[in-house]
Amino acid sequence: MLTDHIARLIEEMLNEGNGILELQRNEMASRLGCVPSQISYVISSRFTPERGYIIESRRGGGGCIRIVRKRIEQNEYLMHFFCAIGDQIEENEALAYLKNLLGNALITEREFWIAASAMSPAALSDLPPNARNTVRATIFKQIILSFMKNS
Amino acid sequence: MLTDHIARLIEEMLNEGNGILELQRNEMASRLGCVPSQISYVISSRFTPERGYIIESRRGGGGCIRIVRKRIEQNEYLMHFFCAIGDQIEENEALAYLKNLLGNALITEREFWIAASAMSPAALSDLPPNARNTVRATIFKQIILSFMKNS
DNA sequence: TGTTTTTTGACTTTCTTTGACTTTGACTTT
DNA sequence: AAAGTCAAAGTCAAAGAAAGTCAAAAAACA
Repeated sequence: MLTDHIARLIEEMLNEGNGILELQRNEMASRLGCVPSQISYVISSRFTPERGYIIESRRGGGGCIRIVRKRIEQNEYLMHFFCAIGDQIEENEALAYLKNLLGNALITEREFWIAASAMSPAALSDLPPNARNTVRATIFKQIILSFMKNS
Repeated sequence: MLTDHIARLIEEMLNEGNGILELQRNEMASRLGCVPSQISYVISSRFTPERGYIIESRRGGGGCIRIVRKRIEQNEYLMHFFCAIGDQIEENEALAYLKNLLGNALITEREFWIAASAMSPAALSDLPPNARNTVRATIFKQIILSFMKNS
């Protein structure tokens, strides 16, 4: 059945995108050789909020449909980061991680800056330089945990 | 999409100019290879008063469009908090401040938790107890600054 | 067979792009 | 000063590009 095929495809794409996916309805429909409203049907029948998906969309030129799979998948991704942080972390590395999260839409720009400022040299200036990377790592882990709890 | 690109560009220019920007519509349009009214469209659809922008313009020779991002009120409020934080702060007090900001819708719930986690005992556990309140105060001030910059 | 799910397509709504035309202001000329 | 010129920005409507809706027909299922 077409519906199942499309649903599977979307699932795969979600996997590749760490639980986040933006697609163009018309483009996808013509790629699969079906009518655009079929895509709408699949999304509205399978990717519902009750099943843990969030749907957003924009009409008009350049419009698209955005599907976000909540919780499990996202937290796995965050856990990956959590584990990647050792006992210490440099500011640059922390920023790179945050940018990754921002790029994957797991955090907002404001959240990015809040986290970045909490780990900035200015925020840790009271500490002796050799302690900063350690404290930064601890703070970062806590922040990531808060992302997970509130995802 | 052109619209988004232009909007992003304007945002950046606003950031560089501390929330104030003067641009020339025709000049910008020809630089981006679009019709001038596209610029008007972006401004009227994205940089509205509801979203906190003030638009002024002047026609005729040497005319221009002036965009001001107003964050004055909120920033004054935040500045009040900033000044209220001394050299040290207890976790409870910090949480109370944050709850106030949350209650006044200056921050989201997620943002509340991010900030709270960055200043939590767990985040500062590497530090000797007598240093925690000092570092917490410094971190908090940086976080409040980030609220101001991104309000 | 009756009910639920899928498939399709016509029509609607929203957002973007473009261009023709209007208004305004500064500067120049009479 | 008054009138004219030109260089901006403003306005508006048409065309285009998506996604949304809904109901009828078809298929699958129980």
